[in-house]
Amino acid sequence: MSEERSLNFIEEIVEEDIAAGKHNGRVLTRFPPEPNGYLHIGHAKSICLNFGLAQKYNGKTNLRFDDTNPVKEDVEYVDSIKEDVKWLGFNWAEELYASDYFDQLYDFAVALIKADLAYVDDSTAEEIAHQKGTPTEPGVPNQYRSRSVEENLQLFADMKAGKYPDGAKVLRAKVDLAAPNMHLRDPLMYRIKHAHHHRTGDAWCIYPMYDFAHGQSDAIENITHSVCTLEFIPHRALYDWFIERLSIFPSKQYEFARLNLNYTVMSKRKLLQLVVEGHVDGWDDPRMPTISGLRRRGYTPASIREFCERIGVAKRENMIDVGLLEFCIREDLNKTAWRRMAVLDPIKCIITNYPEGETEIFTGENNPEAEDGDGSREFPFSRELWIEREDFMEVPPKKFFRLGVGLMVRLKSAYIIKCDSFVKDADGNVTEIHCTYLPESKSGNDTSGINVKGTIHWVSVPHAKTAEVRLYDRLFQVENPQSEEGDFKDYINPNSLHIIPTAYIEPDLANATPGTAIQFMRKGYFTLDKYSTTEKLIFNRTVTLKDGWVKK
RNA sequence: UGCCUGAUAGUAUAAUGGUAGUACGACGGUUUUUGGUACCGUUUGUCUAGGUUCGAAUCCUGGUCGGGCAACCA
Repeated sequence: MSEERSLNFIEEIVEEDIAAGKHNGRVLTRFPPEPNGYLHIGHAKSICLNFGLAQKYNGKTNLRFDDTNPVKEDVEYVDSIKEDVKWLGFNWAEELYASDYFDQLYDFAVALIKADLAYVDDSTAEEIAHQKGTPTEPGVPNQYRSRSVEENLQLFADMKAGKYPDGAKVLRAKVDLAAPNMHLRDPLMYRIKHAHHHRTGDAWCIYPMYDFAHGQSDAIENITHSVCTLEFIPHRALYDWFIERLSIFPSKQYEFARLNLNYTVMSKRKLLQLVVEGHVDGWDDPRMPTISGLRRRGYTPASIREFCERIGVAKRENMIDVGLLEFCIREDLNKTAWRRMAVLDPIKCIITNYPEGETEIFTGENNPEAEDGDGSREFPFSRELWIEREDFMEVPPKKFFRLGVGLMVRLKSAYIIKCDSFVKDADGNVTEIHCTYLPESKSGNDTSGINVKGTIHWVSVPHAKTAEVRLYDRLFQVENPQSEEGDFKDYINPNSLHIIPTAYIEPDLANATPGTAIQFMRKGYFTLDKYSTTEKLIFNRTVTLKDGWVKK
């Protein structure tokens, strides 16, 4: 293997650290989601990066829930996150929670108070915001900033003891109210929230802020490389400040650009809105960019990992074309998915010279990409067939390699047929196509000497089974919904879901199993939906096949 | 009018002072019982103005443009 993929900038940092003997070459990363929503493809990028780094450098990765804000978090989310990370194919070294460290974090805060580096502030949120100044004007200290250590110690203990209502007081770090970096203007460390926490219950009524929990959690776990997204760059100075003042393990933070995918939204807040307001079926709606949505849509873990590998890791803002994701799933499924025939928009095709009541059994390989075809299955042929409506044209254009009066095509794995005529109803819709078949053109021992350009799929009318088929399209009509005028929901694609109540499928498809990808020949890759039953089969279209045929 | 960031084909991503390359896309071709796949080919790029240097995408200076920062969110 001459795999000479160049390193991304974080891998370079890690290699430099290892070469320099930092942490004795030990690499420990972490994936730190807040359990306030479902994971999406953007998280997949972070997961692949963090776990990938550890795998590559013989390290480990912790799964740590950043659960410091009880009012937004829930075990439902914890469970889904664990499921999604596992499904993607990664194993964490330890399952940890920021809430595991509440006692220690409290002690850290007390230590800072004793060092006169933190104080209790009675101001309201508005007052504090005002006193922080603006990016161009420095902040100003208030009377609480000069409270004595003893008073702060007592007040903080009282906060913890529940003596004050929500919002009455906060604990702030005494950093620099004039710092150009707004995050250093005496940031909040603790706030009072008399709220039930999904893990610690009612043990606490004060909760640490992100800035006083994340870096400390990293340090407690001895994380060597704390990788996060660009918007945390301004927090890094604070991250280092706390670690230095506390003299704890010197974890280092590195930032990369988050993934942006076009024609969708990626913020948990917006995704939550889509779910709550019923624009989609739930977090796992196949149109959602969530891991669970992609899974239900038919995406494989390998395809998502490959996608994350291909998009790369850098610091510049990016907007990835969803076409790349589609390429990755097609590439994966092409090698593995079994081929079957299904007619989604049926029109009846009658083989007028084929005996009525007769049936022949034909065989088709499961996958032409596999050496031995990956085995085969049988399907019946008869006088009346369902074919795709779009495979016939009353007035075919020049290079239309399908049916039209006088044109010939091969029926996949069966005979060559020639179109002789068609029938229309009163409204002018074509209802039937009449063809004749060439008996000597039988698939496998064709002696007709005729070569046809087109091959179409078909299903025998009397033998066909039925299924509901759900065709999905992009959820939004514009590339970047959140950058458009007005509400992002104004740009939802009204045709993102097209349901075909009754599609005709070849008999073998009744044996399809959940979680298995199938290629409906010439139509795309499909998978059984989670609500599919043996009585009512439901197929989701994962992705179409690439279509090289453009009309005109 | 502050601070922090970033800028390479349409989209991403390499080149770490020495031939601007790769992938996806697009376009064209060969093969094909999927207008799929596979294979081959073509196309398009260093934000800008200076400077340093034998040599600059890379280093320096100024400008332009994008993103972030003033939540008791993470």
